Order: sequence, then structure tokens, then C-alpha cells
Amino acid sequence: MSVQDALDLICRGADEVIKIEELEKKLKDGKKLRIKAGFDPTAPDLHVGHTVLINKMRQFQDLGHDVIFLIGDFTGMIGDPTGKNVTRKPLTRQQVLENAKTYQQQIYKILDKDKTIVEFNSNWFGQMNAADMIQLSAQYTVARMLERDDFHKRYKSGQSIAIHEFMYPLVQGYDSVALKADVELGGTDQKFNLLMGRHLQTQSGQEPQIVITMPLLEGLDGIQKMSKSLGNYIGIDESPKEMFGKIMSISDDLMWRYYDLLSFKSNKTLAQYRIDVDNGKNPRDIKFELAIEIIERFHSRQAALDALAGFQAQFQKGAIPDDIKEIKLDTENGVLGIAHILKKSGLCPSTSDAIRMIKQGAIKVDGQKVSDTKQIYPAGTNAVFQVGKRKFMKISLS
RNA sequence: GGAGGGAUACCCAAGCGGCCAACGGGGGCAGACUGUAAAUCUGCUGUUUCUAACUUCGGAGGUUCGAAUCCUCCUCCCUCCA
Repeated sequence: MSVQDALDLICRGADEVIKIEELEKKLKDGKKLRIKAGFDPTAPDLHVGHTVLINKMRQFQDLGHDVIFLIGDFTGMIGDPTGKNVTRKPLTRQQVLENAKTYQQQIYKILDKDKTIVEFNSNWFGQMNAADMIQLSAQYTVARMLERDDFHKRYKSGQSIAIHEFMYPLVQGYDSVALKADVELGGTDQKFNLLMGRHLQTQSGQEPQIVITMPLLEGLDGIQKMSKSLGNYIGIDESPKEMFGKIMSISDDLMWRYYDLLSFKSNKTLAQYRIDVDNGKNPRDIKFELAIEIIERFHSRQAALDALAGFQAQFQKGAIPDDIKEIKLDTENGVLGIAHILKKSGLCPSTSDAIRMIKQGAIKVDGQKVSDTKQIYPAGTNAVFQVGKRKFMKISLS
């Protein structure tokens, strides 16, 4: 791969690369680069938005560089002040180690285990004494520290800033010195801390690292950032079927964004996809490819293909999926009304809601639309009840 | 410590004695159209034994034929002064 191709790949999807000329020079020198990315040791419950950064690490690995997965166990004791005024609870040693383990299980679905170096920053900070710490804090000034946006805002509006919060960027920056990092990856919100690494490295006579910030991935709605609390996420532990459905539901515009940030397909392939769509190819089929690639990463090739087949059967041909839940319900006096069946089975949250659904034509029993809210079913009935397009349940009455 | 403003359904937000199960917007769900797209249009969005009844407007009491709306106390939030 040419230097230019490598550069294009590295810059793909990145928010900022500081400085790109320095990166180009490093690549031209052909030396193996040390890529650093730091992670909080808090309990990882990852969704694909989190993997944007990890994907970038993987790209570096594929280019033959050394990737360092740095677990900020020492930093975790400080707590990142990022935009939050709530003090984070310190983690115990035990918790840190457990979380680190969970992290590794998840990231090795993306990263090559053999090529990944795992480090803990307590390794060097644990050795430091008070004098060393003060020495470190002498490397930066209060005025410059206050340039960081959230410090600036809090200071201006009279909110408190504890002294130890100033240490966070310094400690993170020093990690780069300790690791002799050539490149550091982080989210856009980490920019200040990443630049601190450059500053401290220069102070210690090292060549400053390249800083690459990655944007936060938009969620399924295409507007808000992907987050668990907003419910617009794709969790990496989700079932292939879930993932498939969620990926297919994103808009065509958002699909390209996801391709840039989540796919390992080459820039050339992506360019070709765009040409194909411009020439009339159905974007749906391109989206299929994306769904398959992502599911394969977190599950398996076979699971991805099965999900595709299931999707096509269910939504393109209108078939009833074969992995639906089966339950038994007791009748009252030998019969049960449709509204009650829907409520008792959990398909609808209340009988009122069930009745609304029936009126709206959302209910099907064995594929037949039910429009009578008083429809009753006798004991011995065994049928597939469906609400809308995606909620199914096989219910037998006794 | 003093002065004032506020708390309404998932969220924002009207209503300020009967026409209120509560305007409007967002979100969500369903239907149409489709590629389970997106956009758009339509409907729904407290519960139940569902053309009717019952329980809701921070909490507890009270006034009234009748209260989300008035009064008292309590809890919580915000703004200004000290």
C-alpha cells in the first residue's frame, strides 16, 4: 500500500488529524509506529458507537503498526472531569481488573489479540512519588489549563474545579511520554488531553505524537449521538437478528457514515458502492453488505447469513419467522377474548392498547387480520398472534 | 436569613372553578406508500367489563353542587438579595 493510500485510510472518518504533515513524514520513514488509545476502567457495556475508535486501532494494526490498549487504572482513581460535576466513585483494584478482562473479551472481536499490547498506567504512576507528581504539574500553567473548554466554562460561571481535576490531562499526557507514543487516538472530547501529550513529549525531548480525534457516531435516528439511554444504539452483544433489523432501519444517508466509521472495506470499494447507487443500484443491497460485515464481526459469518435469510423471508416475503416465542394461556370458561390474549401474552401492555391495535388493523392471527375487538378463541386454539410487523408470539390456549 | 417563581401524562408545554382524560409540539406505536428504508400522509398514545364507567394534573387535607384550576400545611426545584 502506498503512503498516500495509508494516509487516506487513517484519515477516513476522523474528525481531526494533528498534524497531518507529521503523520505523512512518519509514514514515509516506514518505521513501525506506536499507536496509543486509552480507556477508562469503568464497566464496559459497548455499543457499536464505541467501536469507532477501536476500528481505527484495527486499521493501524492492519497497516503493520503496534497498537497499545492502555487501561487507565491509575487515571480511574482521579475521575475524568469531562463536562460532569459529579465526582466519580473510585474503583477498587478488583473491579478494575475485572473490567479490564471484559474489555479485552470485547475488543478482541475487532483487534488482533497477538498484535495488541495491553498496558496499565498504574505501572508507571504507581512508582511515582509526590515530588515526581509536583514535577509533572510544573510542566503546565493554570492559565493554559483553563483554556480547556469545560474548565473555562465552569470557572467563568463560578462552579467549583477541584485541583486534582487539573491532574487528569497531565496524567493522560504523561502516559504518552511513558509509552513513547507516535500516535494517540481519542474522541473529539478528548482533544485537549491528547494535545497535552504532545506538549509533555516535547518537554521531555520526544517527538510529539500525532493526535487523531474520532467523531461520536450518530445513533439509529441519525441525529442524536448513539447512546444506551436514548435507545438509538446497536449493542455489540445483541442478537444477529436485532442487529440486522437495526442496521436496515437506518437512512441511506446515515449508511455512508456508518460505512466510513464501522466498515473495514477499502476506500476504493466504498467509492464503487456510491457509483453503483448513483447508477441505480438499490441502496438496500449495499446496506445488506454492511449488516453482514458488522454481524460477522461480533458473531459469525453463518449467523450473518442466517440473519439475512430470516430478514428476507420475514419482510420481503411476509413470512412468519421460525424462532418465535411460544406460550400457553389458560382460558376463562373455555374461551378467551382477543384483547385478553394480547395483554396476557405481553404482546400489548394493556387491554386498552390491545383494543386500539385491533382498531388500527395491526393484529393478525395466523396471517389473517382481526378487526373485531370482541373476537373470541376457544380452548385448544394454537395460533401465531402478530402485532404490527415485528412482534410475534405462538400462543396455545388451554 | 430575606423576597419571589415553579412542580401538569415518556419529555417539553398550555390550561387558572364546570365545555378537561386535559390545547400544542417532540418522542413512541400502528396504518398507507416502500427497500422493515428515509421523507410524506393518516390514526392512536391513563385504565377497565371500551358507544360507558373508573382513576389521574408534586403530597396531604379543606372550601364548593362541582377543583388541574381557590384556601391551608408539607416535600422538592429555580431566580434575586444578604
